[in-house]
Amino acid sequence: MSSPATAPEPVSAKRAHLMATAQRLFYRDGYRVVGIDTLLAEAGVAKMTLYNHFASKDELIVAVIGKLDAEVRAALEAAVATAGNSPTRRLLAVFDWLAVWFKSADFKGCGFIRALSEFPDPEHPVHQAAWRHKQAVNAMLQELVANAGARQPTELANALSLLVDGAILTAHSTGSAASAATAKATAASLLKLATA
Amino acid sequence: MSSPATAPEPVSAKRAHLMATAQRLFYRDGYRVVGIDTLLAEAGVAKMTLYNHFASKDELIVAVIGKLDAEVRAALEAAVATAGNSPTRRLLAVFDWLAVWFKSADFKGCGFIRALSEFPDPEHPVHQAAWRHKQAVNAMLQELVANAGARQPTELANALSLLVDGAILTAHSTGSAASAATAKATAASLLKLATA
DNA sequence: AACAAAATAGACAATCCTGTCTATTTTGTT
DNA sequence: AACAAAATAGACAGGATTGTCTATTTTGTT
Repeated sequence: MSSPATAPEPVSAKRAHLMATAQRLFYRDGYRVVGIDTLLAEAGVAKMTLYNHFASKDELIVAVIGKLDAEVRAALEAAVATAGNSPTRRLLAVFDWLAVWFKSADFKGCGFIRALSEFPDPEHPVHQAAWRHKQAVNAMLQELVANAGARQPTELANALSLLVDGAILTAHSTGSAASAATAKATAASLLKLATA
Repeated sequence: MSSPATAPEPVSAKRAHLMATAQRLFYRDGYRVVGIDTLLAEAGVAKMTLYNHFASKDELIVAVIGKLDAEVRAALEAAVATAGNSPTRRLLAVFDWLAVWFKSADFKGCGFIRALSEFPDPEHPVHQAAWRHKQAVNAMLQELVANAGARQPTELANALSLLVDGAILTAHSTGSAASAATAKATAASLLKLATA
């Protein structure tokens, strides 16, 4: 096997650096408010380099969201993995991970939620890319819930997804990490209820 | 008593029409993406009329969010009022109201969540105005929860707030009203747990 | 060392943005 | 009918926006 079916991607160093800078600025200030000139100046990259790698700013945003998606999922899986073998503890590790994230110095809300808000049109590629991430996280929750032996794993995972999104939103608007604890305690109650 | 301490507000018809149009366009397309020229053309109002009533676009946005806040709270209170006298039913009426909202043709997510996302800086007046609404809704939930005799009303209200925000977010990104039912069922379980 | 690919600077177009200003017309009230 | 307040059209300034183009330089590979 020489190359995978998707994205051979020569992995240009410039392209990677550009995406990393874009990710940082978009997350800090917003996708729409950060112009490409600002972005290019910060990255120290020429404009044509951007447009040789991406057809448009929107395409860059979609790529950045894909990268963020991979990173967030990897971080989540790592957090779950270090939680040991107890299915309950593995599930609740998700909420501990949230708490750590909320307390980080550069926490500025959720890049996917921001994308959904800034591109409210469900047909927009950026909106859809952000939505795919939400679906992936929901699938992870469903697996964790099923492993914990909950009766209606899909329903419970959906409920937990609401708690996760609500907690992120609240942490951002209040500047406090307390919502992680609220969500964790609620999740524990719901899991107990679904396994009792 | 001649006039209240805040906002005598001659209630100019032009001002009201401008705000109503702004509310509609901002909700549909976003606060930043809708320019004042677009807005003025849609409202059929001259630019100087806007700047005679508002110092800046940001101030207009804050005013629109204040109006939306009043409307949403009134709608919520009406929904609760029509639910009768059972404290449980009154609380769960909030989630029924969500379901109706999600199913409405022009549902495009939450204007307050969108404001928090588009103005991520917590010091920004728009961010703060949206946050005040979230606090007000949380206070309403806390009162409903307390009336239902829940043991830790503040904690439960916080958990319900997470469910509400999560449900709105999910309804927007999935285009489905199912999250209202999920949130309602979860809320019912939590309430039962807190009163048993 | 030679050659091709990638990246560069920088100008440029065309458009959109918020906000200001002026001179005129409409509106509402007495 | 008269007069003051409100609203109007429209030009304008000063920037910022995305995206294109060209001519040159750097880079990486054989």
